[in-house]
Amino acid sequence: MSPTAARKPGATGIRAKQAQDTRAKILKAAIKVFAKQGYASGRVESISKAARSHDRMIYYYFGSKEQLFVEVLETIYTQFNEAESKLDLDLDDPVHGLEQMVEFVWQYYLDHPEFVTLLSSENLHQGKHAKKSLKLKEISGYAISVVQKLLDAGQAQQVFRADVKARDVYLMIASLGYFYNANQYTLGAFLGEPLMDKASLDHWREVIKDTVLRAVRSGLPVEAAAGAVDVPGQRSEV
Amino acid sequence: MSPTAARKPGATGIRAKQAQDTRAKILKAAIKVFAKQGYASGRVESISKAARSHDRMIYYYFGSKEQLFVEVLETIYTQFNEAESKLDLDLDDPVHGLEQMVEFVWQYYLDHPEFVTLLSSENLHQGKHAKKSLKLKEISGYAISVVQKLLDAGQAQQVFRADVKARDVYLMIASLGYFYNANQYTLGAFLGEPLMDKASLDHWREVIKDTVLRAVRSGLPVEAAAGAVDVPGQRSEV
Amino acid sequence: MSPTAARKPGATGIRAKQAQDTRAKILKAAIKVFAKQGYASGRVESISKAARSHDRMIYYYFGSKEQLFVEVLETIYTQFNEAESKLDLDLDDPVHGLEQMVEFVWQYYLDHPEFVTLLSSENLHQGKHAKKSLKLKEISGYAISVVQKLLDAGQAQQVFRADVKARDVYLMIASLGYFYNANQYTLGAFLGEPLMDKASLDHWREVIKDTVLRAVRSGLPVEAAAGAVDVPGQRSEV
Amino acid sequence: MSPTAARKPGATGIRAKQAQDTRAKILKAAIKVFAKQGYASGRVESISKAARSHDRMIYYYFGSKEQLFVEVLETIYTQFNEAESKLDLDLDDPVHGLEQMVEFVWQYYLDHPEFVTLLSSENLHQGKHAKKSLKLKEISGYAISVVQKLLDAGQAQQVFRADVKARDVYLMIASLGYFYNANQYTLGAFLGEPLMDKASLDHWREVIKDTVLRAVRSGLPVEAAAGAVDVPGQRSEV
DNA sequence: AATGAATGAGGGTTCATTCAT
DNA sequence: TATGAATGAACCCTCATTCAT
Repeated sequence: MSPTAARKPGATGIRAKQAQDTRAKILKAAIKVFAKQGYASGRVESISKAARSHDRMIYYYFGSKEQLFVEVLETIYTQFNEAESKLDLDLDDPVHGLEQMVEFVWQYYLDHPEFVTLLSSENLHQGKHAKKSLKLKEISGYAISVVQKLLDAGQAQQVFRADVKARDVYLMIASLGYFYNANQYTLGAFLGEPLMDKASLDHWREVIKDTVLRAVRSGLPVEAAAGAVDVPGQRSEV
Repeated sequence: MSPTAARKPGATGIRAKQAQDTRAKILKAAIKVFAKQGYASGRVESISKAARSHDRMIYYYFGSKEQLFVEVLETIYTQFNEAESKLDLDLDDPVHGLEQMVEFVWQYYLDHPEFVTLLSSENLHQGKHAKKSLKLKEISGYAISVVQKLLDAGQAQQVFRADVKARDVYLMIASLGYFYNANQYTLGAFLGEPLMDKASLDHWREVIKDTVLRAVRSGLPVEAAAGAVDVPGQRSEV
Repeated sequence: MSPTAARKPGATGIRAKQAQDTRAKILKAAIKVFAKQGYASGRVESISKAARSHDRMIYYYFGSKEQLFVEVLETIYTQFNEAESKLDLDLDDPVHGLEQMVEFVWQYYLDHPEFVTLLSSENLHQGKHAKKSLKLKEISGYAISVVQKLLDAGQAQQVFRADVKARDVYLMIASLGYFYNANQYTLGAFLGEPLMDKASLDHWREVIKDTVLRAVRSGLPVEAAAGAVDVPGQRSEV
Repeated sequence: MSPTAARKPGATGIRAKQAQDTRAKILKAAIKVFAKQGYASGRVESISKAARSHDRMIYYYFGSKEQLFVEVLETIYTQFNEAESKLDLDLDDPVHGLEQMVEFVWQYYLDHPEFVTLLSSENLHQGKHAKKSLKLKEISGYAISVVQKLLDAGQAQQVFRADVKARDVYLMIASLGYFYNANQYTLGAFLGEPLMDKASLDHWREVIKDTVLRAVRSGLPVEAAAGAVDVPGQRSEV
């Protein structure tokens, strides 16, 4: 049969196995190429070569460059979600749990730069591919519900504020981590300092943790700043 | 001058005036087109048409699509810097001043979506164009020095922590604002809610302000976090 | 048998029956697709899909797209010949018989637009496929012999001219009917009027009948048909 | 400027002259290639090579293969119309005039086989390109009005029937001539005789003339036409 | 008998860019 | 200063066809 529509190989026989491989290899290569070049500059030929296959097979299995990119997005999102779902956060110690959450997201961005780049590319194109994916719509934000649990636990223990939304906390975590990675090139030039060496990365991770926790913690910071009691002896720094 | 080198028109006569116009029109159109399509997908023809000029003129004035993009980056950065330099922050009331700063950055992103998109595009290409620009390297971060002043003032008044770096505060502000705008498409799909209506925007602006201030303010929350904030090679206090 | 040579299934067993079906379904689908798109634009995939089979089967049974088209031509020609051979023309009344002949051909074109299109397509390719068919060469023009019989009968009755060739009469009938159908699209645009509604079709059928009969009839019938007194001296020509 | 839309070169300077040439050369080559291969099988590369130009220039001047084909159709139709408009028919002798008309059309088909083939190709594609041409819609059938004049003159002289429509007469002439040329390949195989040698062509031209005149003549066409029907190598009787 | 997987040779088209006034 | 014409390298994609069960 000739190829026009995307194809998902059946599940029997040796050939089927090979087909699975080919398809998977192409998808993997596509993630790599699109991550490095973006969608527009990512060449079909680069992908097929990286997959040690042929241009033709991309159309055989995915139908078009666009559809391939859609599947790429679905894949990285699914992988991110799966990684999140495996998180085993410390709900007994919500502060610690939230720190874990921050560290997870931050580390995920570091370990999966393609996740960052692909999302940037997709947003550059106004999300036109994401819109075409039904699967993507189904992938609900598991992460937010996790954050919600942490907040609930923390509020129960009176260590967290009652007036913070899980969505906002999650966005904070994502923003602070994403921006640093996604914009490292212009940022590096702008700041005139390296961003991706270990020390810098560690530092920024701590800043995120600190920032998020301060945003979430209950306590009297605002009042204090507003002219309330500020007992020097109690503070560790200064 | 060789026919491939970029040309900057002289400053005398009517024709020179026309030339200025043409050049400026092309640059303006390029900002628009590159902002919408990204560098790779931004067509030379789209730009020349939007500028009501001809492809040829782009090469006449800018030498190449890449050089044109470099000038685009220089332009938007310069404009941002100029806008920043006009900031008149309330140094007497550092809290208020910092809020002003947050609002300025946030509003700038909103008013200049091309700034956001162009930076994303440039980062997608690993900052290859920015690297070619001497001018861009000269544009030092004025913003950071402004933040530094605010921090100094706040610390003098004991309303701000002593252990925060201006650079970090600036990055926070940028991260929290940039991410929301740059990734609005995938974010909207992921969260399943509108992001760009007035209420949502206002809300997020307040979250940023709150988050930044909590991160900077002196007061109680730090105690709790005391053990946590252990940024390598940075802290000396305690 | 080599895997590239066309296969004609044997005649025993259930599988043979299935094979027959598949082969026939493909052939039928091919007629449809080639008729609509022409040979060049007719896609192998379109055919296999229309036949609810697979590309591969086309090669299994027919060897190549070209061979399939050859069989298509053979089929439609055979069908046309068979239809002709079933004609039971009124030899006692040659005028009526000829009218029947015209009506048959005209109606055949109308009922079998694929016959018209496929011949056009084949001629567009300079008859290259027809040349490859032995069968096609065997299919002699049955039609012409029928026309010959009619002419003989008519000449015996002195209603038909003696100096007309059956071949020419047949070509007339075919020309007048074929052109109208085959070129309906450009003709419709050129004439600026509909061609394929019932009234137009009926009209043209009558024109063909009239034209053919006038071309064939001997002297008197025309006057007779006109019902007028024909006084030689009154006529302007001669 | 980059090419997306079709371009018609300006009219000044030497380059403009060359451009005219290039465009014209491409158009001419396209007529040739499409005539021989049909639209679908006509390769863009074949055309550009035949024109001693480059693929690219086809898109520069015509925008697409389809648009090029549209212009091809417009061109051959316009040329046909111009040729018709130069006809100087003998209105004083309508019989002779009609013979001239027949001969003109017949000869035109013979001299311009591309006219025949291109129309066949276009009809094979259901006139989809013709529909896109505004120009084609304007090209009214000049021919029919000429036939009308002949009929009027003939009717005034009482040599032509009063009940024939110019449109029908024109269609007759076209049908009888077109079919013979357009379907020569399958026809040749079917009839088993050569069609395109001089004798055969002359014969068929006379058949057309005879047929058309008999269809149009009033009164005793057969007797009257007796002298006219002089089909070479065929008649001996009467 | 039937089928999923693989293939390679183009096919039309687009793009940034240079030539020649 | 400005512009129409020309260019060639790719780019995405399609097609008929063969391979290997």
